[in-house]
This record gives sequence, C-alpha cells and structure tokens, in this order.
Amino acid sequence: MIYCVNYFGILLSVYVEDDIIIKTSFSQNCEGMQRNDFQRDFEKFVLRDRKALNFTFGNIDDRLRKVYLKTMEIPYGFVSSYGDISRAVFGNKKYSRFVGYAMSVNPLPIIVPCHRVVRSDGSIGGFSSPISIKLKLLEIEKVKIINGKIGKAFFANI
DNA sequence: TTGCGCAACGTGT
DNA sequence: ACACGTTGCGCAA
Repeated sequence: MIYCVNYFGILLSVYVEDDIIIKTSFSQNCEGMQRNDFQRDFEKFVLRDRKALNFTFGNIDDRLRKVYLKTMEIPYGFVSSYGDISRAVFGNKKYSRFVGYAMSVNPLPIIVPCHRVVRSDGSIGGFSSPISIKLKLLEIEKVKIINGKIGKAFFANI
C-alpha cells in the first residue's frame, strides 16, 4: 500500500508492507495514494520519538545500514557532514564520497534525515530530489543558511 | 575481471 | 576557483 503524507507542506509517498514502512520518496502529488494519519507519526518521529514509526531497510549492504543508522543520530535542527559521518562509521574521512552515494540511494528520506548531511565547509551539498526540498527541510528545522553556508554551531557532535 | 568516467566529498593552494 | 587525493559504482570491453 502506498500512502501520502503531507510533511510540513512537503509531499511524501510512503510505501508500506505488513504495517512496516519499506520506502519513502518525495513526490509532486498524491494521485492514487491514500491519505492517513501518518503525518502525526512522522512529526513525532523526527522529533526523536523512535517508536512512532515502524520501518525497515530490508536486506541492504551493511555499510549502507551503518551510514543510515549514524545519520539518524543527527538531532532535529542540527547537521553533520559527509566526512564526519565517514569518520564516525569507518574511522576516517576517506569514505565521504561513499556517504554521499549512500544518501543518494537513501530508501527512507525523512526517516533517515539525509537533508541534515551537508558539506564540511558548511555549504549545502547535493540532493537527488530538487535542492529546494533540502533547503525547505532545513528551514523547517530552523537551520540558518547565511551566504550559502551553515554555521559551525549547527553541526552536531557525531 | 580490468579499465575508465563519474560522483550529494575533503583539503590545500 | 582549481587541482588532486580518495572510494565505490556502473558499464563497456
């Protein structure tokens, strides 16, 4: 079953099997999708109520899983860099490009907050969906971007 | 199974 | 702004 969630004005398709979320993706409209009460659950979840949603990564590469779990430790309203996540998971920054790849194939956007992963110099970095969505999500979380850069104070200690 | 181009990167110049 | 160091992935030989 595919549901549609309006997450602070951003539309999200939510794929559910056996009451477990197996995939999310940003979408333009909710044609053919069912509305439900996920919206409140999502809002609770992103505010770090881990039990608000049931989800699974399925059978994915263990390195990807580790990157996603680490990314989920970034608190609401904070960011981290590709390099910092690389260091936290693999012990050094050499895998920062791999972290970027991991974000680009993130099966669970919003649940895995890939929008909170930015460049080490504070610039925004990339996004698979329109970059405006990443900016909007950061704006929702009150992360301030000045001259295209995010201040050090917004970087979480991972 | 190599080789090559590419990538949501980082760092120094 | 640019070059270069890195890793992993996809695809053509």
